[in-house]
Amino acid sequence: MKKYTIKDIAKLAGVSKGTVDRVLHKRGKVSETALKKVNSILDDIDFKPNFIAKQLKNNKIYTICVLLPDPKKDAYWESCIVGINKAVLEFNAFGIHVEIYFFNPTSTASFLKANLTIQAVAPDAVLLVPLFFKEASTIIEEYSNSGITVSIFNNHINSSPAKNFIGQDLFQSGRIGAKLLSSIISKGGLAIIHIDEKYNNAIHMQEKEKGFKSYFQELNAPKYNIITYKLKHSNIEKTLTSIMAEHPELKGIFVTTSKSYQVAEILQNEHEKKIALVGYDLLRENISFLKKGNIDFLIHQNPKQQAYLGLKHLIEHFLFDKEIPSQILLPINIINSESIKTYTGD
Amino acid sequence: MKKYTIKDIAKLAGVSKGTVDRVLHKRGKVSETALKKVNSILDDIDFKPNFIAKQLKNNKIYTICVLLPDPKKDAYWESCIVGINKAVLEFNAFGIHVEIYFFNPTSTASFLKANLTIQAVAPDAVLLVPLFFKEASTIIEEYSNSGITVSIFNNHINSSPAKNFIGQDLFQSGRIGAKLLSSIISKGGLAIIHIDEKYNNAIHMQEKEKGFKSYFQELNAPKYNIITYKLKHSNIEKTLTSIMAEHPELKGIFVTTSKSYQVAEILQNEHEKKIALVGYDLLRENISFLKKGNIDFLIHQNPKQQAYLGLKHLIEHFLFDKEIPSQILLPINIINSESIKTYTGD
DNA sequence: GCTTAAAATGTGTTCGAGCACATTATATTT
DNA sequence: AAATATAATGTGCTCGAACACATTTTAAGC
Repeated sequence: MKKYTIKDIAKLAGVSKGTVDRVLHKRGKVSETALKKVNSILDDIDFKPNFIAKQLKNNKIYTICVLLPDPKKDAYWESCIVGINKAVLEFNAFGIHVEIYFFNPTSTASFLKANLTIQAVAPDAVLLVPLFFKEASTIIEEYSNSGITVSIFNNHINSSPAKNFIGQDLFQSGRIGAKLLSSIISKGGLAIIHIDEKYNNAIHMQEKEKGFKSYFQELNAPKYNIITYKLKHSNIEKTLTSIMAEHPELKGIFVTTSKSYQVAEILQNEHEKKIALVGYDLLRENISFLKKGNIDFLIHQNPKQQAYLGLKHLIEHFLFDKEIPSQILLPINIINSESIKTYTGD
Repeated sequence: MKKYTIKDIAKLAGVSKGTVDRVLHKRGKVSETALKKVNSILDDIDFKPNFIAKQLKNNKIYTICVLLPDPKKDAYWESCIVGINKAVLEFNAFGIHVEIYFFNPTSTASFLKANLTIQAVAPDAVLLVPLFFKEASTIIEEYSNSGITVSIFNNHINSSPAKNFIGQDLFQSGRIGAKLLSSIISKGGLAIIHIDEKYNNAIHMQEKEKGFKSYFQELNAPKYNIITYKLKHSNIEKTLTSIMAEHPELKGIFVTTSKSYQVAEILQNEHEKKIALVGYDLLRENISFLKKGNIDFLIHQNPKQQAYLGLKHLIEHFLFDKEIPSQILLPINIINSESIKTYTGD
C-alpha cells in the first residue's frame, strides 16, 4: 500500500536515482549489474510514478479547438456548448485551453475557412462535427499529418483517419422509433418523414429509416404498412395534409430529424383523429408539443453529452495519458411528456 | 491567457512570494500597503493557483468508504460497484483510496456493524445508502460530529444532517409510469403492484404510487380505473391470477419495484389477452422479459450513475475544493426492447 | 539614542519526476 | 604506464505552492 518513489527504489537497489531513471525510461548507459539490481527491486514492488509530480514537471498548456455548426443557424447545436463548458469547468484547474469555432452548416466554404483559422492556431487537438463528408475527410487527414489529434462527434465518417468517434447507433435509433410507434398503435398506416433540412444529413436519415423498417420486417406483421416521404420545409403543411387525405389509414408518423414540431404544428389542428408522433431532440418547440401531447415520444440524441465526452476524453488523454476510445455509442434516451422534466438540469 | 504564478504576482506587486502567499491565504502579518499592492494585481489578472503543484505539496491520500447493500442479496446494487469502479479509475492518478463495504439489506444490525468498521477506518468521507431511516440518521450524525463528510444516494432522508443526496424524483417517476401505460392502452383497468421486498423501501413505493395516481387524476379520464395491490414474493402467482380473474377489465400493470420480472413470468402464460407491463430497473431477468415483449417499458433508476456521481463529487470536493451539490436528481430514463441494447456499455 | 519586542517581509526547503550536466570508473590506444 | 576515449553513475536544478524559519523593518519603552 505504500507509495514508492524513485528515491526509494534507488536506495533499495543501492544506486542513484539517475540510474533508476535511466532504467525506467530505457535510456541505456546502465551496466548489467545495475540493471539487474534495479529490476529485481522493480519486480518486488508495485511502482507507479507519481502522476502529479510528472505533470508539474511537464507544465504544459494544451490547446483544444472545437468546431461545430453555428447554433444560430440550427438550435440543435446549442446544447453542445453547454457540454463543452461543463468539461472546461471540470478541468479548469489544469492547463487546458479550449477555443470554440462555428461554421455555417449550409456552407462548405465556411467549414473550410474555419479550419484554416484553426490550423493557424496549431492546437494540440481538434474536436469537430464532420458535417461535410468529403471536406471533413481531407481536413482530418491534414490535421493528422500535422500531428494534431482529432476526435469527431455526431456524424460518423467511415473512411476517415479519425478514429475517435462519439455518437449514437442511428440504425438502432430507427428501430427504437419503430418500437415506440408499435407500442402506441396496434395496426394501421405508418409514415417515415424526412424533413429536408437546409444542409444534408442524409446519412442520419437513411440509417434511421433502415432501422425503422428493419423492426417491422422482423415483426412480420402485415397489419402495418409503411410509407416514406421527404418533405421540404417550405411546403410541409400542404404536402402533409395531402398525404393524410390520401392515406386515411395513417396512424403514426416517425420524423427522422429534429423538426418534428413542424409536423406537430399541423397535427394539432386535426381534432377528429389522433395520429401518433415520434421525433428527435429536445428543442424548445419539440418539448412544448411533447408536453401538450401532440408529440408522443422524443428520442434524445444527447448532443450535450456527445460534446462533453468528446472534449473530456481528449483532455484526459493529454493530462493522464489515457487512451481515447475509438468509438463511443451513447445510450439512446426515450422521453415522454412526464420524463422531460427530469432532463432539464444535468 | 498566460498562467500566472505566485512568483509572477510577487514580481508585479514588488513584494516577495511569501507576502503574496500570506495575502492569498489571509494569514495576516501583512502591511496595509503591501496588501493593497498585491490585491490590485490580483484584481487585474485572473490568478488560479496551479492545482498540480498544490497537490504535489499536499501529497495526501484521501480515504473514502462506500457502504451499500450486499449485491448478493439484491442484484439491484450490482451496478453500483461498476459506477464506483468507474470513478476510482477516473481518479487513479490522484491520491484517492476507496473502500467498499456491504451490509445485509434485511438486517439493521448488519448496517450498524459495517458502520463501526468504517468508523475504525476513520475515512475522510463516507458515501452510503441510508436504507434504514432511523439507524442511518444516527450514524450520519456521528460521522458529521467526527468531521467526516457524508453523501447519500438512492434513498432520501429528510431529517438527516446529510445534505448531499443523489437520486431520482420518485413522484415524477410514478407519473412517468402512468404516462407510459396511458400511451399503450387507451382505456380499461390499471393496477399498481407493490412487490414487497424482504426489506422495506416503503417510501420509494409510496411516492411512486402517489405520482402514478396524480397523473390520472389530472388527466381526469374516467375511462381508467386504478386498483392497488401489495404482493408478497411467496404467493405472487396465486394472488395475481386471482386478481386478474376478479378484474377481467385489467389492461395494464405498474410494478413499483425492480421485481417486475416476477409479474412478467406469470403474464407470459396468459396468451388470450395482452396486459401492458411497466416496471423498474435493468436487472438481467427484467431485460430478458423486456426483449421477449412481456415487459413493455422499464424505468431506469440508474444506480450505477448514482454511485458514480456520489463518489465523483466527494473526490472533486477534496481534490479541487469543489462544492458538493446538496441534491442531484438524475434524469429518469425510459427503456424499451430496442433501446436496451444501447445501455449495455457506459 | 539605545534596547527590545513586535510586526512585516524575505528566503529556503519540500513534494517526486525528469533531465542536463558533472563526476567517476572502466576500457582502449599509443 | 600514461593519455585519452567511452561508458557508467551521481548530483543538482526545475516545475509551483506551501509553509517553516531567517532576516529586516518599524514601533514601543526607558
